[in-house]
Formats: sequence, C-alpha cells, structure tokens
Amino acid sequence: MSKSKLLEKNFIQKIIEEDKSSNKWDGRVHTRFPPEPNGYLHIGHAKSICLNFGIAEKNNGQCNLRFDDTNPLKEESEYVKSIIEDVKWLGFSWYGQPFFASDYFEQMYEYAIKLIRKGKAYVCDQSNEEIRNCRGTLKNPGQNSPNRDRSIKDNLLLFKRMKAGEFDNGAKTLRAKIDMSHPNLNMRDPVIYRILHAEHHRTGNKWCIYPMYDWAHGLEDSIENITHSICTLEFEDHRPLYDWYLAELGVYHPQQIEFARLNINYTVVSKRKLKKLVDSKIVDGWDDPRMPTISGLRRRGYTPSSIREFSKNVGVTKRNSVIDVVRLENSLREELNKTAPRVLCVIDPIKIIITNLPEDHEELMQALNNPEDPNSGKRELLFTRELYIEKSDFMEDPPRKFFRLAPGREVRLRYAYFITCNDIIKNKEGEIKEIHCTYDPKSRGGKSPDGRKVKGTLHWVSASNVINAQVKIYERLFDKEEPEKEENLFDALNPDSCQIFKDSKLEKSLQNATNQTYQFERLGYFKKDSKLSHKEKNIYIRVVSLRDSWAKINKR
RNA sequence: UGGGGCGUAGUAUAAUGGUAGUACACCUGGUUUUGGUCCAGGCAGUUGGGGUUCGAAUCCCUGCGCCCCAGCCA
Repeated sequence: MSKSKLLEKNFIQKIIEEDKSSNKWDGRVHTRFPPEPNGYLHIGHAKSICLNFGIAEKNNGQCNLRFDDTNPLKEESEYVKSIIEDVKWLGFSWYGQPFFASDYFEQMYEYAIKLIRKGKAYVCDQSNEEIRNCRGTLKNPGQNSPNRDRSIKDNLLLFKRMKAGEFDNGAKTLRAKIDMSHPNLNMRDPVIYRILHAEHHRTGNKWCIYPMYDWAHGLEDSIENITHSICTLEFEDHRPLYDWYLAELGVYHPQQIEFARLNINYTVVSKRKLKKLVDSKIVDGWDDPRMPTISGLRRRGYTPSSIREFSKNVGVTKRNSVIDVVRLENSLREELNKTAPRVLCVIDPIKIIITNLPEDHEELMQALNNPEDPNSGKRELLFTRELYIEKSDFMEDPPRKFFRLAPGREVRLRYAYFITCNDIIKNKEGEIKEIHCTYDPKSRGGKSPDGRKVKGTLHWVSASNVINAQVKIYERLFDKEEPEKEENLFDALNPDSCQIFKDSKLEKSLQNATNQTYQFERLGYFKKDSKLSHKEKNIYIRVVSLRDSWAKINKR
C-alpha cells in the first residue's frame, strides 16, 4: 500500500491538484475514456482506463465511458459490447450510461453551421488528392483552396446539400478557415466534415456526412462537461486545433493533457496489428490467451487487480518508454502466490515404480493447500506403487547442479517419501519407459529420522488416482523484443508460443475444480480454459510460470 | 531553427535550488519439503559543454540524441 502510494502522484495528478486549489473547474474533476469501437481493448487501453477512472476516483470526480464512433467504415457494435464488458471487468464504473459521439451528431452539425456563419469554415470542392497537394510539406507552406473565399451564404447552402446527400463520397468537404501556411500542419484548413455514404452502427443511414476527430472530440468533451481530457502524446500537435475550435465556438473548454502510451517489450499494442493477427488466424481470436487484449488476458487468467496494480506501477509521464513484460507477469504472480491453492500435477509424465512396495499398496499423505495461507487447510494425496513424475525431473546423465532424480540419486517426493533410483527400463527404441526406485519407509512425510538431506523435491501423482488432461503452455507470442519495429510483423512471431501436452496427469482433487487458478507446484499457475473445456475434456492453460532459477542456471 | 514533445542506473519511475531514492532486472548469501515464497546484501544513474549559486537533475546559454506530425483515420 505504502509502496504504491509513493507512485501515485504523477504529473497529471499534480495538475489536478493545482486546478483544485485555484478552483479552476469549481473543484470538479471529470475525465473520460473515449475508445473508438473499431477493435478490442488491450493492455495499453487498460493503462488509460486506470488513469482516467483512477484520477476521477481519487479526486472524488467522475469518469465517462464514451464511444468515439465518428467513422462508420470501421466501427461495429460487437466492439462496443466487448469494450463495455472489459471496462466493467477491470472494475470501474462510469458516470451514467455509456455515451456515444454519434448521439451528438445533430449538435455538432449545428456548431458547424455556427462556424460557417462566423466565416471560419467553408465548403471545399477539392478532391482528396488536391487537398493533399495543396497542404504543403513539413517545411513549405500550403496553398489556399480556390473555394476558400466562398460566401457564407453559399457555404451554408452547400453544407446543407452535403448533409442532404446531394454529393458523392469525397466530392466536397467542410473545412476550417485557419491558415494554409501555419507551421503546424493540423492548422492548415483542416477538414471538419467529410461525405461518407455509409451505414453507421447506431445512426444507420441518417447521416452521410461525418465529423472528423478534431472537430468531434473537443465538442464531445465540451458537451459532457469534461474538465481534463487526457490523451496520448501523438495528439499534442492537435491541441492547438482542439483549442481553436472550442475558442471560436465560444463554448465550454476542457483542458487537453497528453501522456505517453504504454509500450511493452515482446508484445504489440496496436489495434491494427492485433487485428491482423486475428484476421490471419495466427491466433484463436481476439481473446486468444496469448493476446495482450483485455479479453485475452482475462481468458489467460489475469486478474483485474493485477492489471490495475501493473498500470499504477508503470507510472504516467510524457516520455516514450518500453516496459519489461515481466513486470506484468510479476504483478500477477504476486497476487496468485497469495491466493492460488496448490496441487501436484504432472504435465509431461514418466512412470516410476516403487519396487519395494506391494502392488496394492495405498496410503494417504497429507498436503498443505497453500503454505502462504495457514487458513487454507490440508488435503490428502494417494501414494501407490506406480507413480508419475515429470520427465524433465529425471536425467540419465545429469550435470553437476541437477538436484533431481538420476541413477543412484535420492530425492524427496513432496509430502511423501524419499526414493532412490535403481534401474531404468527402456524400449527397443532406447526410450525410457519406466524408472524403478525404492523408497525409504522411514522417510514418511518427507523427513528422514537420520537427518539425511536430499536436495531435490519432486511433484508426483499416483498412476491409479489421476485425472487426464490436456495442458497448454503458452510462451510469448513474439520472440523479438520490439516486434512493432519489424518490417513484417509475422517475422517477429515466436514459432513455439503454444506447446500442447496431451497426456497430463492431474491430482485427483481437481475433479471438483472450479474456474479458479491453481498453482501446479513447481510448474506455475494454471486454470481451466473455460472456452474450450467441457465435461469430457479437461483443458488447462498455464496462466504464468513460476520464477525458475533452475532454467536460468541451465541456460548458462 | 518547419512545428510539437522528451532526455535520471540495464528497464521504468521519484527527488519546492539542499544526502540522487524506489521498483523490476542482474549478482551474492541466508531460510525453505515448491530450484517457488520470504529475508539480507551487492552492482549500477542525472545527454555533452559552459554559466548563475555557498549549493544545480532542477535555473540560464549552447550543443547532442530520441519520438511525433504532410488521412476526407482516431
């Protein structure tokens, strides 16, 4: 708590505190989260959501959820639905009902007429290409449109005819009359309305002219009485235009503040690129557990609180930065370590025969449900002559630092006995079929009365008391640190981002498993894939691995 | 000088002109029936150069580097 408290005062919060003390907005704080419904929300949006809703919460203000749906060509109600679900899931509640920019189309249109009447906007006949050619370059000024000095009367008439649908797509635009030689390209007579004969997901065919972002966004903020309009850095250049429109209209004028968007290594946070992954079927939809979408993280097993904690910890500044993806994973591990019940499961099994045990031997061993939580209680594990352990926990010819089972070596079976490997049974192909061991009856519970120490403790399950399951181990989707920088996104893909184990053996107690996340001891956190599992089939996915210092040593 | 931003350990982020701190990563060691957790310690930083000042990450000057902008996308 104190740790995160220190991190809470970012530069935006400071601005807000200054505004409060100067009573700039009568002490109000009203933010908004304004997604365009053209894709699913991702972890980058989560940061923005946590910022906007968090700032409002912290300052006893409100935050609107507003769909910035001004482009009928890209937007769908499927996305609206998912966005609502995702924001809710993250644990935030917005002010009133969700708002839609499209609900303000009429008002925006009236404001445009007001601007025309003021002589500050004109209908332009130039084509897309002509406008581009006349815009000038970064270093050279642009040229005025031939229609720039059209009379107010003509502009009014033409604009009404645009709205009435008398012109084709792209035939005319409404433009602001600012300055074609302005050093900021956004101020060179920007387009306010374009003609788009397209069906809108909410207004249907009522409109054939649609407002551009710069025009629409400030008005939306103004109409909703927003105080602080928080957006990302690339809109810094648009702020002069945001301010110009609201000032010319003489309407309520919120303050736009820009912050740096979230970047995470080994992942992409671009709706366009994520859509490409979905459309090309490289992933199993927007909610594929490898996707950095909110829905993907949810299916993967991320908790809302771990995402909120992460968002808070990465901070809010104006510098572009790249956050290490392990910080996201760590915030999840930190929570799951405290909450996840432990079980013993073998993902990639190999059989062990305890040769000094009778065939029908059955013995119940006591196991802690969670060593981190003394109130979590105990459960029983069945110990029998035939067991499974993890293939990777045995080596025929182990390196020095391998603490696990090997010929002649003694290890502990968690919550059970010490066992020693005596023999290896192979098939004709030379593959190991079973490992023969003897157990030390005096080491029951995992302690030896003679004080003998063993270095390794292995997880295991009884061969006669298991649940069969399929387990999916996900690795990062990209193996390049900055996949966004790759010329071809697909070149950055990790070919082994999903490994499937079809013959995993789960501890029997999991037959009553709920949808919660369990720790498979020594392996990581796992949960049932609620989308793919059904009664006859168990599919578990690895939510996140445990920290693995052995893997690190082994790599060297 | 087209315009707008940004430069603090490997990464990220703090520090009213007053001891450059924190987290993650990395390295040591301790505890441990999870090579997990936990605990202790270590490594490591103000973009360069000037100036103001008793004192500069912070103020001034001047370099250098990085990001964004020429959609009728948002």
